[in-house]
Amino acid sequence: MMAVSEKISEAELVVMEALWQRAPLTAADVADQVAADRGWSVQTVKTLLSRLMAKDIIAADQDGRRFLYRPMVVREEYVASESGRLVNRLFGGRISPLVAQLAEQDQLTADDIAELEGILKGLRS
Amino acid sequence: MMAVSEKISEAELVVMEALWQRAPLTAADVADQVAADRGWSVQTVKTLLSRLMAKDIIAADQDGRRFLYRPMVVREEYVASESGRLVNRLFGGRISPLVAQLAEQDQLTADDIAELEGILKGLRS
DNA sequence: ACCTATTGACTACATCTGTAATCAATGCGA
DNA sequence: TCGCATTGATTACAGATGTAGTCAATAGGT
Repeated sequence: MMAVSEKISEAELVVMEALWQRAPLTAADVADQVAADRGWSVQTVKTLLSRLMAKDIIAADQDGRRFLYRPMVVREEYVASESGRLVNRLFGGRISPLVAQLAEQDQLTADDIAELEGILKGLRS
Repeated sequence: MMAVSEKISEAELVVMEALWQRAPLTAADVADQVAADRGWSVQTVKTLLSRLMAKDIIAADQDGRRFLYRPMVVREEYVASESGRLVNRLFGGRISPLVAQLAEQDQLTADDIAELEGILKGLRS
């Protein structure tokens, strides 16, 4: 149940998003996936994959001469831990100020508000 | 109105929190403030202050032989930008999944829920 | 049976970050 | 007045990060 222990850097996260979206992928596949986003060479992608392997955040299965890479942590787990970290760092662990904050930035659409109310209604039950 | 342009590192943020809490402060004051949190030497704090100066995130006014440091960005501004970044990076810019996420982690107390409902009520008006 | 393109492994290197040490000037206490 | 403590400035240095280049093996096309 070991959570996301090692830090995932910004660049590494781009690779993770590709793998979370579809896996397993070869290094070349990942490079293609992220080509639009960043203009990385396949070498760069391979370095990032190596580092993610070293951190046990992804794993690889040999497929002939290549490797097929796949995530070892599920996205939800990572997202949960990052969200928690932010809320702790900046809001003293309270989430309502975060929402208030985003509301002030006009980051909340009417749909969001409706959805949030639904979520809250469920929680209050 | 220039927002927080340069990145604030983890260690730098500790210094910023001290300055946001009370300012202006001398380097020694900041060191005292953060001493409990981290065990940094005053030298370390000075390095962090220098780097924050270089990034124009804080400013200093000479006071005799020392400097009095003060934030150039308000905390709310920084918090807003960081929150926005997280929501964009991890939730495609939508905040309700974040709340749902934190709700699942049991990070929401009854008070939080009540407070959120209040916020939402205000928004829906 | 070769040449070439692909692939993983290793190396490179500048910048950022964390965590200071050292140095030179200077103001304050004795 | 003189030495010491304080302070800013400069330098240090290891690890993380961004972004590759190089190399050696090898599989696939001709």
